[in-house]
Amino acid sequence: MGYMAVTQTQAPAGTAQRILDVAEHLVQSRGYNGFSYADIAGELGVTKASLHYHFASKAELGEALIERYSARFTEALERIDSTTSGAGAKLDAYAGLYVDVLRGDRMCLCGMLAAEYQTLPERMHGSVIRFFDHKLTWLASVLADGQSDGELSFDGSPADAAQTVLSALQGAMLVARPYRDLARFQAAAAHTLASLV
Amino acid sequence: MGYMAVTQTQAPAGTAQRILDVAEHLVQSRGYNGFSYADIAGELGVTKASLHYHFASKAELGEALIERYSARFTEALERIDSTTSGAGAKLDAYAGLYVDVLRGDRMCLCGMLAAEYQTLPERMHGSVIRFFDHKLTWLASVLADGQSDGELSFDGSPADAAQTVLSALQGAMLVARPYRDLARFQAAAAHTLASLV
DNA sequence: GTCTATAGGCAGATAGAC
DNA sequence: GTCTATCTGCCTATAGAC
Repeated sequence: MGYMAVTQTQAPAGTAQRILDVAEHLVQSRGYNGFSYADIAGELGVTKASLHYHFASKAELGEALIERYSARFTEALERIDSTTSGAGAKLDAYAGLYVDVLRGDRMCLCGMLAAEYQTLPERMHGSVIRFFDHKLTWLASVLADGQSDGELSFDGSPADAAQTVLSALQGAMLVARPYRDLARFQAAAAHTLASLV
Repeated sequence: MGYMAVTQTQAPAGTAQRILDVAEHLVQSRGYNGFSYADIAGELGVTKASLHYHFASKAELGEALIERYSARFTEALERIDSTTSGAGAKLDAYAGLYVDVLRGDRMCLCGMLAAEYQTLPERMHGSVIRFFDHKLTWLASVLADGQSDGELSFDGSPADAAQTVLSALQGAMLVARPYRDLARFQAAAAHTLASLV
């Protein structure tokens, strides 16, 4: 269950979408520097040249990847806002998004790209930053609401607390993955969120 | 200042050590899949063939890198144990280790390798896991001491809290680096450690 | 221990037929 | 849109002279 829209598409996708699907999975599991057009072509049963028709360069593909992922993530946050009430419940749902990601042996797309940041094509930099900015804005807003209505209590600004939550969840995914241990992620996530109550 | 032994060597190093120095910096900033023997050779003013004399394969170099980094990290933890008293102070000193790393625009070596884990040569896997295990053991011990003498107070086991701290710090480095913003790391680190008091 | 030279493979990318 | 064919460049790694 959960909020699968962050990890999957739903419709009978066109070629460009199927390329993005495979590439997204590859980046999340192997990193941007850890896959090639040949990997995608092999998986899809087409040639590398065909991929270049849809995405002229790997950098262009990388940008499209972040754009689509961010849009899907935005939808997931809107769904949380419209179906969940209470700051604690929203934060739990947010962490649940990453549980789904980790279950597929993946890292958050932008968490992975953050690790490789210094080697990424420059045109991808802004998109990665914007992804994090958006998540931080949403978290800070949830945290501020929770603080003002007394449900949450924490030191420092909501922005600082948002940075703490985002970091903790990204780090929990990073460390849990080599161990292939979802429980590690859940323990760290629960512990972090509990510290805000 | 801080505990520079985690980020630098001190002696007039031999060739193998100088190779490791350059390679370590490259992995921490660009990742294992983001550098080549040519990068090291260029930096050192030697040929790629010469590097293969010291480290026959890139996988062997990778293993040696983790081994040396782990040993240096172990020394840093022993120095903390012998010069610092109190769980809170030890945790602060531990976070300080990573401040030094981040200052050089680097990620923790094994944090970076954790991101790339699925693409690493298999012989490097065990070394990465052992690195994290060792850090988790040390943290759990510090946390247990702090809990039993009343300095710290947290829910769950010391092992779970250790997982939370390790994850939070690795994630804080991961996210702070694209922003090139040390303050982000420090805010998240301070917030996480404060939640244990 | 370091060099020159090179092997063999894979990367991202393009031209042009269909 | 997808193909075949190919280019250029970089990668890890090795052989063998010095």
